[in-house]
Amino acid sequence: MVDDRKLDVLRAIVEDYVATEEPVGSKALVERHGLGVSPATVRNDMAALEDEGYIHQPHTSAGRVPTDKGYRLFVDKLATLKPMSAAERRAIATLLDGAVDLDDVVQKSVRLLSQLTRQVAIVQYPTLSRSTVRHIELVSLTPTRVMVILILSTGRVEQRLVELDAAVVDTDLAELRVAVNQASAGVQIAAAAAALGDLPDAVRPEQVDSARAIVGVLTEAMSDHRNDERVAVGGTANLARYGDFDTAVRPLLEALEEHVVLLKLLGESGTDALTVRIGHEGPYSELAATSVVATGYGPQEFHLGSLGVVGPTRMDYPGSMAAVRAVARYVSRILDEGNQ
Amino acid sequence: MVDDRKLDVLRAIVEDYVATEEPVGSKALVERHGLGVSPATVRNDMAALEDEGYIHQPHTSAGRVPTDKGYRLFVDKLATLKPMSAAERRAIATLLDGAVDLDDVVQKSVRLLSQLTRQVAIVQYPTLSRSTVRHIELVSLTPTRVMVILILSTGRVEQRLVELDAAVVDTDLAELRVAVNQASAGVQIAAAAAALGDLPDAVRPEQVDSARAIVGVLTEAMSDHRNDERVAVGGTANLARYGDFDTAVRPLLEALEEHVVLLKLLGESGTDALTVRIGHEGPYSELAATSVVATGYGPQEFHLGSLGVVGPTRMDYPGSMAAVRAVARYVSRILDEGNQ
DNA sequence: GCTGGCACTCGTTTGCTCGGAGTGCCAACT
DNA sequence: AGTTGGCACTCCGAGCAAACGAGTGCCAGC
Repeated sequence: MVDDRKLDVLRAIVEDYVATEEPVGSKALVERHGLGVSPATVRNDMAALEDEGYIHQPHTSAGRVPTDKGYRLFVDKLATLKPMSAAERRAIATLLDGAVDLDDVVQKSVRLLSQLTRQVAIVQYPTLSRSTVRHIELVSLTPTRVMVILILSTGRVEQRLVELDAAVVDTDLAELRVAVNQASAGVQIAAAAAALGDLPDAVRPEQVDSARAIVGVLTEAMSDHRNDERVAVGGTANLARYGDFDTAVRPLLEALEEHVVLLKLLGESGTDALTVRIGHEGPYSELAATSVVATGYGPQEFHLGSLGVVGPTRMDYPGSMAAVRAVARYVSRILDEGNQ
Repeated sequence: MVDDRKLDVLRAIVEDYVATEEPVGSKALVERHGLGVSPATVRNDMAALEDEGYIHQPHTSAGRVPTDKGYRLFVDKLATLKPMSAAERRAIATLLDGAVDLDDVVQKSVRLLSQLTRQVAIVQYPTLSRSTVRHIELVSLTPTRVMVILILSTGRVEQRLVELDAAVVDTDLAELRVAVNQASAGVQIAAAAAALGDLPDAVRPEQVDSARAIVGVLTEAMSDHRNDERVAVGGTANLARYGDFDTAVRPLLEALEEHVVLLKLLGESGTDALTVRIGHEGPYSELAATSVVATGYGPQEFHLGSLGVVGPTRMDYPGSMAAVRAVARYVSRILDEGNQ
């Protein structure tokens, strides 16, 4: 039985608790929000809410605190995304429009997100695996040394140095350049790696060795998932505002060091929807006191990576959700533009 | 008047305090270190050390704690660098030898340094300004779109996209490629930027416009000191072991967000010497409770950047100094190798 | 079904005592 | 002159009890 007023009470409890960080009692609730009923009535509702597991009493004579289940209901049913102010929108737009390359976009997004939400922000670098090859460049540094440069559609550039057993002349290198580009330009990276694998069989005999070496590092670079695991973190200083150090801050600090953990937190689910994971719902029991608000980004439903914020379960969900969504949209747009 | 035994006492106080985090009294001192004198004698020495400002008493009936001045004396006169264990040396060597590119070297160094010292580690990316141009590549993506790739001696790769007003044919682009490389390959970046500036005057008239555009982004990329300000930070979780949150952890967390501050902490002095900055000696009064152990790195006295660790003034100086120096040496070696 | 009243609970704050670690000083010893 | 044992003194912090008060649950009345 969850009638409207009880939902109002729950919303009020969440909002007050988020604001004050202290268990909220019936009297304060009625005063701060114009509930139009007496404290006693609210107390009855609170007792019911507690029975149903939405709120919890730290000890007998204390106010109530939302449970994870309570936050969940709040997020699902009660929260309306706080619209970004015009100033905030402008800040996002001007900052991100000024980014010069991929690294810059990621760095600026992290900074932005942490400042908007006053929380720890996490931005995953666009995954290699979903992007396409834009261009491959072969640069001969010395006769036996070739620098291989792989330019991807997301703007990511990978370079590798290859030592060849025999010298290769520039015209041969030019031929190879054309060949590798024909095989892979515009193709998704996994397919490109496969196509390149067959390439050494198709070139002139005297080029086979160098082709093999070059294709080797290329496919290696393409299947190198190191970048899939790269994330940028920012706003750690916001942890300082957390109340409880040992249960909240320390485990989170440790998690932030482990990028694999962070990726799991962001949820590589591949979906672009805005997701909220509250406390124990997450995969790590040490992080039972923290929530994650995350979403995927990428042009038009094309998932390139995820970004989000991590904070205490007691956090401003509407604000965080709005900020995460807004930043994700801008990042998607920017990446799309650079890609035309 | 600083005789030998008083120095011994100071050393013992520093070592004990670093180990226990608690003010150390005369009795415990005599017991733990074989000083060969009675507590009363030590007390006299301690009184003298306190008069001279090397140690300090939190309150009348407490033990002594080293002052910044005391740590300074300890570092200058009393500390001998803890030699790295064979296992540690091996760990450094194998980890860094496995690095595939510049980013990787920096990331791994940070991780290494923070693990070795159990402290917050900071590694500055090699500055652009001191490096030389290894190669410039021009890739035509569409007839009016050229990707400019700048490869530096440190392994750093910068890319920029240029929109041209008029289409440029591949042969012209090849000519330009040769021209820009002739002007700048092997040249220090500042000089290269200057040399490139004169280039548009020297090309064929129909190329002037595209040359100007390309040279424009190149010089911009070369004089872009954004990378001079890039630093990697790791081991933040080690902050969790700090005692006092508000005076020690919070300001440091805030400082870690501000890369400019970090660079100042590392000290861009340009010297490659191992420097230790203790508490108030640093430029920020908020960081009076933290010390910095840093050094420059780069092949043979050629300063490319700095790296170091930040921790509480009460830290293991000998260990940190040894680790910082060892990592700096390895990083220098790696960068030198990649440069041949 | 809402409300005011009331007894009750229990964590927090405050004030207090008391033990002990550590000191400074002094007189005696080497 | 430097070192030592002895001793009175200081003061922090642990431990405990009492007072406080915010908040509750329940009940009778509207």
